[in-house]
Amino acid sequence: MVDEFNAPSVEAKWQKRWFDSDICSPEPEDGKKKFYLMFAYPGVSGYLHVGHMRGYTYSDVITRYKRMDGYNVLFPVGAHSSGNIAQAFSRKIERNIPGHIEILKANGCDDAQIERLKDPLEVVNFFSHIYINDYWKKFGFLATYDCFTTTIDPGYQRFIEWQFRKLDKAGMLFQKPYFGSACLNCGPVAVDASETDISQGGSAEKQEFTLLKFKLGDEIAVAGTLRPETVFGQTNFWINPDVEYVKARVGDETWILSSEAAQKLSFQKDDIEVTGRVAGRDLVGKTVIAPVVDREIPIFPSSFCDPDVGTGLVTSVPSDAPYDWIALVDLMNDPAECEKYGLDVEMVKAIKPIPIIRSKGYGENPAIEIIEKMGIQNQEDERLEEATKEIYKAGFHTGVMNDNCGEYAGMAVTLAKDKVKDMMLEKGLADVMYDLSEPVICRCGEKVIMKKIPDQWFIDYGDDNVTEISKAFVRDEMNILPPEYKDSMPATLDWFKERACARLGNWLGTKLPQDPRWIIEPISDSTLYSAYYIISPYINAGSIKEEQLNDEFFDFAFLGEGEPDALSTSTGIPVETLEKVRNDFDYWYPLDINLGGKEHMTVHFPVFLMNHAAILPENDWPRGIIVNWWISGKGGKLSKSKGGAQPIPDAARLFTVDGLRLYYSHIANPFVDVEWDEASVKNSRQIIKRIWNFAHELMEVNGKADNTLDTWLESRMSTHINDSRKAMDDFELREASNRIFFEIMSDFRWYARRGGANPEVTKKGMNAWIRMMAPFTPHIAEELWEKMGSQGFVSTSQFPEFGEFEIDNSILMAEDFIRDVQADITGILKMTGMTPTRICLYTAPAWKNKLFGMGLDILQNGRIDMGQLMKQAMAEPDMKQRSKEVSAFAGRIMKDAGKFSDADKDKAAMDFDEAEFLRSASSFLGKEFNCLVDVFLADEPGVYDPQNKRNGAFPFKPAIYIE
RNA sequence: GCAGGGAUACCCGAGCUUGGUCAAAGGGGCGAGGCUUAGGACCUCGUGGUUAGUCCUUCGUCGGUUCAAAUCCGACUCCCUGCACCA
Repeated sequence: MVDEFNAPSVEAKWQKRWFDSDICSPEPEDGKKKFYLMFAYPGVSGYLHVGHMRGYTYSDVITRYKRMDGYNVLFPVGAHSSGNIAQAFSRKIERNIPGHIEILKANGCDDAQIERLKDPLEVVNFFSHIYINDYWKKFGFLATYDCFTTTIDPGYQRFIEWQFRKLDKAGMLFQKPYFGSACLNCGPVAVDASETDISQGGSAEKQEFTLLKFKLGDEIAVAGTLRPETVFGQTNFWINPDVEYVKARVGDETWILSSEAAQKLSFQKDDIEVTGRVAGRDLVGKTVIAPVVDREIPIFPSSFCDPDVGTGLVTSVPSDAPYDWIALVDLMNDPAECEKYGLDVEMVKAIKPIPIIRSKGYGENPAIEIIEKMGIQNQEDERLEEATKEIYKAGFHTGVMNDNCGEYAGMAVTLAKDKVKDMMLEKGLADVMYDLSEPVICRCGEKVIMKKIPDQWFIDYGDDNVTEISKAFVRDEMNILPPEYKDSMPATLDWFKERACARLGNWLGTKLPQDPRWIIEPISDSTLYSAYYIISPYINAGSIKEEQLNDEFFDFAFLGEGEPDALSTSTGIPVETLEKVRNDFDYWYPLDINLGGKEHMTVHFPVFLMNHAAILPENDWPRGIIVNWWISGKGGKLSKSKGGAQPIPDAARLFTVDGLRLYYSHIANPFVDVEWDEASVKNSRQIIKRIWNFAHELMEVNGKADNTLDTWLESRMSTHINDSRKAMDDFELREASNRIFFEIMSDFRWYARRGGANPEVTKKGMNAWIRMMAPFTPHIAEELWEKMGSQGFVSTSQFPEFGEFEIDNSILMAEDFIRDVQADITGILKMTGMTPTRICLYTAPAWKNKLFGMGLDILQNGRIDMGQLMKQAMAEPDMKQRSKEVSAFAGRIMKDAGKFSDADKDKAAMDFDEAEFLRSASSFLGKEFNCLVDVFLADEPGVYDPQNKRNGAFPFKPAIYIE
C-alpha cells in the first residue's frame, strides 16, 4: 500500500525549494521570449477569503504554463493601500465594531497585534505580509516577490507624482466645481453599499432637485422637483401647514423653503443666509405664480410635504404625481380641513389635472390610473412611493410630451427633462440642489450631506484623442477575455468622461503634485503600476533610493528620454543601473495580461488602458486583459454556516492547496460566478489523492510491450498534449484541466483494462502527464516527478510537445470501434436482461464495405452527395444486382461516413480490417462479458447465424447475435 | 439610470462564434454490480421513454429561416451582474 499523500509536508517541502531557488526572480535574457502578467492587486482590506484566490490562482497557473512553454516570466504582486480602507479598518477596531475583532481573532490575530492595527500604516504592513506569506506563497505562486510594492511606498508616490505631471502635460488634468458627499467632521466620504466610510445609508443615491421659483409677492417660494419637465401640468402648490419654513436671502432674492433645505443649500451655495421664519399655515390659501406656465395657482395644505425632502415645498402636478393627486382628493373630501384654512371646497374641486405626457401603458393621467389600480386611499399610504417610482419610470423611458408643452411638444421625456431644466436655469426661473435619496450617517455619527467643492480636480478621460486611440487599440491589438467584454469595451471607453481624481480628506495616498492639499484617490493612483513593478525591485533592494526618483529618471526608465550619463550625474544613480533599468523595461514591457475581477470592468480596466495610451508609446500599451468572475456563497456572501468563510490557510490545510487550485481551475469557466460548494471542493481534494494512488500503481506496472495498445496510449497522449496546449494558449484552464485530470487518467485506465502493461510506455506517458499537471497542481507534480527519478523541478521543465509521442490514427479509430462494439453489446444485454454464454459478431459483407469506400471517396472531395454515390454504385455489376439493397443502404452510409470526414480518419477507415481487429480483441471482449466471443464475416457461406442477424451488419457496426 | 450576461436533462455545469457526427461532454448525487469486509476508499455499468443495439419526445415560452436548430433570426417571460469618487 502506498503512503498516503501528505499534502502539508509536500507543500512545505516544494515551496521551500522553489523560494530558495531563483525561479521567482527572472532576469531579462536576450533572445528569450517573455511573458508579463499581473493581477489587479487587492486593496488592503483585512483578511481575504477563499473566493479571492480564484483569480490569483488563474494567474499562477497561466504563468506556470508559460514558463514551461519556454517563456521568461514576470509575475509581480503588490497591494493597494491608498484610500480609506486601511483607515476604516483601524477605526473599526477603535470603535469596537461588532464582528470585526472576532474575524481578526478567528484568523489568529492576537490582542497585541489587534492593538497595533489601530494604526492604518500597520494595517497595510501587517496584511501585506499576510497576503504574501499566508496566501500567495502558501498557494505555491511562483510570483516575482522582489517586485512587491504597496501604493503608499515612498518610491511609488514619486512615481505617481511623475504620472500626474505627465497627465497634466497631456492636458488631461483640470478643475471645476463638483457636488460630492461629505461629512462635516471627516470631509468627503464614499456612499456605497460596502459602507466603508458610513454607518448607514449605503444604498442612498445622489439626487438632483430642480428648484422651481414661485413668485409670492416680493418673495420666492422654492419647490424642489425631480421632474422639471412636468412644470406644464402645474395646478396648485403644496405646503405643510405644520412646518415652520425659513426665509433666506440668496443673492438678491428672498427664498422660502424648509430650514433643512436651507441648511443643505448652505453647503452648496456661497451666498445663502437665513433671515426669518414663516409658518406653513400662514401661507395656505395664498397664491403663487408658477414658473414657465406663468399661471397663478393656489397654495393648499398637505401632510406629505417632508421638510427634509427637497425644499419641503412641492408644486402639484396631479396628472403625473400620485402624491399630488391623492392629496387633492383628500382635500376635496375634507371640507372641514378646507374650512380650517379658509379655503373654498368648490375651488379645490374645480382643480382638474392637466395631461402633459403620454406614456406607454397609460392614458392621459397616469397618476390617477395607478392610484385607482393600486387602490390607494389617502396620502398616508406607504405604497405611494412605489406608485411614484412606477410612474416616473414609465414616463422617463416611454413618455412623450403633449401638445400643450410649448416647444417641447412631441419630444421624448428623456430629452425634454434636461432641456426644460436648462431653459429654466438660463431664464433664472430655477436653481439646482443636490441631496441623498435617504439619510446617510458617517462612521463618526455625523450626518452626511452633499457639498459643493468649487475646485475639484478631474482627469479628463473624455479626451477625444485618447479615447479614440484606446478604442482602436482594443479592437485591433488586444486580447481580451471574455469576448463579450472586448466587444463592449469601446462603448465603455466612450462612456468614460471626466473622473474626480483627488480629494481633500485625510486619506492615505500620494499628494497631488499640482496642489498638495489634495490626495490622489485610489483608482487614479493604480492605472500604470505595471510599469512601476519593473523598477520596484531596485528600490526594494536599495540600489536606487527614493530621493533619486525624479521626473528625469522616470522619463528615462519608461520613455527612454534623456541620456544615462547626464541622468547619473543629476540623480547619483550609477550609469550601469540606469541602463539596466531601461533594459528591463524594454524587455518586459508591454504587459501581456492584466487579470482582475469583474468589478474592474467599468472603471479600472478602461482607465488602466487610457493612462497607458496617454503616457506611453503605443508599443508599450497592454496586450491583454482577462476578467474573472467571483466565488460567492449560496445566495450571497460566503458565510460560516454555508462554508467558505474559513481563513485561507485553514482552507488550504483542509482541502489541500493542489485540491483548491484544481477546484478553481476546473469548477467553471472564469466568466461565471461560482457558488462555493464544499462537496465540490472535497471532490477536487479526492482527485489529488486518487491521482497519487493511481500514479503509484502505474509506477509498479511491469508487463510486456503490446504494439497496438502502446501506440494507442501514445496516440492518446499526443491528442491530449495538442489539445491541452491549445486550450492553455487560449487561457481555457477549465478545458485543459478537464483533459489532464480526467481524460488522461481514464485513458491510462483503459490501457490497463485492455491489458496494456508496458513499463516504458507507461513511464513515458506519466512523465508527460506529470508535466501537464504541474501548472495546476504543482506540489503533487513535483513530488511525483521526484519519485519517478526525474531531475530538477518539473516546474521548470518543458511542457510536453506534440511530437513527443507517436500518433497512429488507425489505432485510435480501432479503439473507438471496439468501445462502440462493447457499448452495443452492453446495450443489448441491458435490454434483454440476458447473461451471455456466447457472443457472435458479423462484419459487413464486401459490397457494403465497397459502397462505404465510395462514400468516403465522395466525402473527401466535398459534401455528401447521394446522387453521385448511386450513380457510381450502379456502374458496378455486383451492385446493380442488388440495387434495392444498395439504395436502402446508401442513405445510412453517407450519414455514417460523416464521422470520418476528418482527412486522417477516412484514410485509416478505408484500410481498416474489421474482422481481423475484432478477432484480436475477442479475448478482451470475452473477458469483459465473461463468455465466448466469435467473429464471422457476414458474406462467409454457411456461417453460424440462427437468428439471421448478419444482414444488419454495417461497416464499423458489426451485427451481433447473443446466446 | 448606464452597461452587460444568462435560462440545457435530479443538481452543478459544457456545447452555442464556424447549423448536421447531440439524447446532448465532464463532475456531483442516486441506483446496480464488483472489490474489499479497515475510515462513507477504489473500479465497472446505469441514470428521458421505449425496442435486441431501434425509434420517439427533449435543451425558458411562442413564432420564423433551413433538407436539417440546443446551435441562426424575431417577439415574450423570468433570473443575474458590474458601475455611479468602493477598490
